[in-house]
Amino acid sequence: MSVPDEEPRRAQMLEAARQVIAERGFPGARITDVADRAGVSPALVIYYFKSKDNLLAEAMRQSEDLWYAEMSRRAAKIPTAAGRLEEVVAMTCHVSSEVVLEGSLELWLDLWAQALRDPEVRAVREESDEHFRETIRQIVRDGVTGGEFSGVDEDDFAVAYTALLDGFAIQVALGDPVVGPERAFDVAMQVASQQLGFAWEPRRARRRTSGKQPTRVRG
Amino acid sequence: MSVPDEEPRRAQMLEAARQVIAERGFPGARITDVADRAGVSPALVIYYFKSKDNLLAEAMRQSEDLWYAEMSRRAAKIPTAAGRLEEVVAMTCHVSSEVVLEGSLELWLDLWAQALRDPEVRAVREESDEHFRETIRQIVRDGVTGGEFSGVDEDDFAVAYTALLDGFAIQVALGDPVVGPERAFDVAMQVASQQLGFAWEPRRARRRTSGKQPTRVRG
DNA sequence: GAACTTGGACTGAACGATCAGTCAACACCG
DNA sequence: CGGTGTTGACTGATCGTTCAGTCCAAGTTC
Repeated sequence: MSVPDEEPRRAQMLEAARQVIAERGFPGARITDVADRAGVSPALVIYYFKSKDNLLAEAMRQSEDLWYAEMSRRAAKIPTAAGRLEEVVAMTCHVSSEVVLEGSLELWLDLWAQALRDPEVRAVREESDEHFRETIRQIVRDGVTGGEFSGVDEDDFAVAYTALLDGFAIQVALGDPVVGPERAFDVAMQVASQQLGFAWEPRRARRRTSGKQPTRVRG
Repeated sequence: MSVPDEEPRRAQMLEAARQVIAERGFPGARITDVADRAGVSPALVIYYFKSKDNLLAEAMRQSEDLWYAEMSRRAAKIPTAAGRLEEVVAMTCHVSSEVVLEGSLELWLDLWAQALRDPEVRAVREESDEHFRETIRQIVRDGVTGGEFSGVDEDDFAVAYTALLDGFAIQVALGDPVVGPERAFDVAMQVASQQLGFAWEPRRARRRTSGKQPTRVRG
């Protein structure tokens, strides 16, 4: 799993690779770029990872792991299930940003496209998506148990809601002029509150970056 | 727009390019592949389209146009708004397949990933997505006017529902072991019927290709 | 209507750039 | 000294693009 302290070189290169992929895309990432960013020679990169494909696949895996670790870390701090769900949505819609997550959404687009042909990447994607679904599922279970949520099949909800968030992630990552981060966040939370039966009001404290004003929450 | 009858060579090459992209992915598509498939020399491909990037971008545009043309064609045959919506969902979840649509979902993944860096592709994607949203919006408007649907903001619904369908398209395109075409279709229709307030029952006539049994999972 | 010209469609071969991966050598360290 | 880490220089393959030139159908001229 490449613990930074035990394998500093590997970790350093994986992080470099993550950044390069986010910038130039999976197919556009060159070992030279990774080497430059890590401050080493291209040959050393091959020395540690046998091939470019291997390096990139591992970088993808690590990036996903990082993302979910950050998600867990944040969720653990929040007492209510609704709050945890909101945090997940915020992360996915890039409303709250953090350096660790830089380029995560963009990486997803490459992850999906690459998963179509590369079996190793495909495995990472499947695992990652199931992880995401399970996270949602658990939050819903907790919410139902604690009396916050009601009237929903947790499994169907998890499937539908991850799809919804993936869809919003696309829009946000691509900087869609109609569906910006704020709009995506609001609509996603609106759907969740309605489906799960909890109260939620958009807080206008957040500054919007793009997207239309959400017109009147439905009656 | 490259009408087949007026510009047979261009159209032939664009179709070849579409197939090659679907097979090898956008970055993996080589002009040699396109030339071979079209039965011409690589040089001729460059002769018609100035560059590879240009060819591929136009192929993407044409593919999207084809998809929406097919969608309109089908929708026009269906009298009820609920039926039209169901048809759109069926197309997106690949429940009903047609030769014309072969590889469309896979192409979307490449479209999104490529849109991150290529401005021309980005424009295609934005236009295409707005087109999709407008289609949904119009169906909802019709449904509300005709008394089929009620209690929904058409704009918010369109934004959310296209995101949902995009998300399902990913799962289906990647052959997710948990979320297959049938499951995606059922859940998507369930969400729609609930949000729009119309009756819908899963018909078990459709044959499933993958994915778990949709009703009653995990006891 | 024969001879000649024009221009578009088309090709094979070659060029040149780009990269992933190799290798022999070297430095450092226990 | 031997092994681990590191490098610069090189190689081999891939591919987009260019180019010189062929082919042929449709004018044009006398």
